[in-house]
Amino acid sequence: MSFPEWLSRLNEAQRRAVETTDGPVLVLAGAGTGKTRVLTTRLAYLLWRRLAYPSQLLAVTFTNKAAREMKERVEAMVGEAADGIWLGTFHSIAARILRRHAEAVGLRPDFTILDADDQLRLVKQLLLAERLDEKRWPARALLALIQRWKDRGLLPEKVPQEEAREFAGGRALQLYRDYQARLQTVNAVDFGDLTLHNITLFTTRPDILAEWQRRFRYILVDEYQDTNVSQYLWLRLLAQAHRNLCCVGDDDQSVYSWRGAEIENILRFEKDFPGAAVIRLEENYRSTPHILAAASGLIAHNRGRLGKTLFTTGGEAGDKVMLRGVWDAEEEARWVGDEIEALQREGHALSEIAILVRAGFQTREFEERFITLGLPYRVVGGPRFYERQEIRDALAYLRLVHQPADDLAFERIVNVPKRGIGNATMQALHEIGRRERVPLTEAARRYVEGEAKPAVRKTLGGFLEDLRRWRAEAERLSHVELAKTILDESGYTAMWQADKSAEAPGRLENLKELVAAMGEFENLAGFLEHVGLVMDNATERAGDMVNLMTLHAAKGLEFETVFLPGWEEGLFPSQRSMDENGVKGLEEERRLAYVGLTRARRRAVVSYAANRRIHGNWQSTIPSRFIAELPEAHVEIAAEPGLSPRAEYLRPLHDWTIAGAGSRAEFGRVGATLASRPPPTIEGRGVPMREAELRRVGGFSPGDRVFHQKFGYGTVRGVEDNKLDISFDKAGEKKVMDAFVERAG
DNA sequence: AGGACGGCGTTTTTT
DNA sequence: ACGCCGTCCT
Repeated sequence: MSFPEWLSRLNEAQRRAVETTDGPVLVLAGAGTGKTRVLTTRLAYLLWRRLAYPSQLLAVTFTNKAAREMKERVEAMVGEAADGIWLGTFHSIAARILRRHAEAVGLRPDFTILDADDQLRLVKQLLLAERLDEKRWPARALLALIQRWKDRGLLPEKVPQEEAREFAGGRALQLYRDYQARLQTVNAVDFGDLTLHNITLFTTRPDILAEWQRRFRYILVDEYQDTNVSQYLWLRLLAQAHRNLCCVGDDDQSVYSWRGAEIENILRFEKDFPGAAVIRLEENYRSTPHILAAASGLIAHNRGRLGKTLFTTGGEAGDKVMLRGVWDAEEEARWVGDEIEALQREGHALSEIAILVRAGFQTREFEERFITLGLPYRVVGGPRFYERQEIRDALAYLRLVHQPADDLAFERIVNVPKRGIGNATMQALHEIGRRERVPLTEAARRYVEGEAKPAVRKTLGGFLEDLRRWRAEAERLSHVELAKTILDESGYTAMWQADKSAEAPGRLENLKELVAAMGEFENLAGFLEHVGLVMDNATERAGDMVNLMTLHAAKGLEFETVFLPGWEEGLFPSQRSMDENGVKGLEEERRLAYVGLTRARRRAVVSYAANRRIHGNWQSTIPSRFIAELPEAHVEIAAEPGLSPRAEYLRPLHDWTIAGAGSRAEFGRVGATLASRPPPTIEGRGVPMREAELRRVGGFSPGDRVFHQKFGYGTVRGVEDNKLDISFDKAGEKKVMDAFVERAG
């Protein structure tokens, strides 16, 4: 094959990252420097140079989305060869390996992968069995503890003494043991187990380890800064023999420590893998110089970085980072909404605009405002498909048919729809199950044939008979047909059909979608593996809409314009993060701010409110220290057209800029609690809906003269339901809800 | 088996 | 302030 054109598209550093094939390589890829291009080109290059067969390449990512994107891009370069590459998430690759050697760690190959919900229910059962007070010792806390141990690669026997005594008067470790034992009996693993069992497998069976080490000649890792200790150990085992490990990441974008990510992994890389080549990707292709400089200036306040100097050769400097102080969250949303409408009028696509918030609750204010304005928006990272009740129920049916020992699935649906199986019956089943060491399905069979009362005997017996029949039918029906049969014969579909609530039709739709999705898989086992690991937000609704999401959800994305609201001490940086993790917490918050700024291609707008309601109380707030840390030369304060600057908002910022320099290390709580009522309004605001509604007499029609508290007098141009197009005398064209205007004299 | 009431927590979230 | 979850009562 001749010299491929995809190689010539790389800059010098990228090319080194691709061509340094042998030995450990750390690619420090700053934001927007072409990280994915390097990863995918490197895979293509290894194949082109015939250094490995596709099946000898392992490429791991963190999310399914990243894996999918990488696959597509490699395919574009090398075609079908991409199919043979072991490319997937840590979890899916680990699951794939584990299924081949399940027996070696005491599992059967058809083990179930539990999701968060199942895990929690399992832990609750343990606590119940131990008669521990759920209030004092919340299941969530124990589960978090266990997960953190697993993140660190710690099996029960490796848990340090002092930590073993943490929970419920020193029973943490025993509960962890119980939890693992319980998983074993139901032939299930949780997400953490996937890597952990792999590690056990590799360390107890050198022959198996050697086999996999031989197979994977080259290993590539994406987002290395997000790996946990367990994943690090797993990689190290696999890479030990040939040491062809290439990790790509950015220590400045490590924002997941709270779920076990270990920034030390990337900081320590050169020590872990002596002789490693470290290649820095520093040319940024995304943002304008001002945005880049502002972000770089901010992140420079962090200690313990590997250090990169991002630069861009792009032409014009572009706009400075815009900074805006407002009175409260409502005004913030109103102002952002106006700015977006202005951009829209200039012809900018809404889908190129994002609002990135620190915490999910902050989206509410924006949503309300956008609804009022009739501005289309989407909230990215809402509830996921698989998390829906009806989907989880349907899956539980399928799981139980596939795997009779799946007690968690049994419990979930034995009484859905209602079969008169209450607490008493379940306790009896658990009792039998424990005593005779059999799964609940089998316990139920014995119960029905023994002591069960006639009513339960009938319904529970009927359910068992159904299960038996479905298992038999699984042999001859396709898995899609089987699913239809089960949903139908179990009465599950009928249950939702009979439900007259507003959500019921949507749930039935989702069930249909689930059955349709199954068609893309070869068999039931394949499908269940998919839902166990790849259950992501598949349906990203298309359309020109403003994007609303958390900073975490925005990692890896980019937009022309990015709004960053809520830059206030306590909210961002988050007080909790600082309280719990001190300087480390603050630095992670700062990285989050860095991630936020670097999402923007052309425009970044930071805003902060002088007052915010926190847990129901109004607090006066101080602008985020991150604002003071933005280099002045690259920031400009936004003025509101037609209104005088508001000194009262700017003063706190000014004070902070002066006073803040010397007091950065202070993490004290800020903001005095005011009386619990809204702060006084600075100017007219929308009349609360209920009042306005009371005063309303009939609808409006085009030509009507109206008055709006904020926009003043105007004329109705168009009417659409309760939304009015109004041409305001001073404020121009706006879409507003009729409840916010009144008839003018 | 379902509704009312009280108490607690309230950052980020993938697999 | 509010919502969710768990318990208790009917």
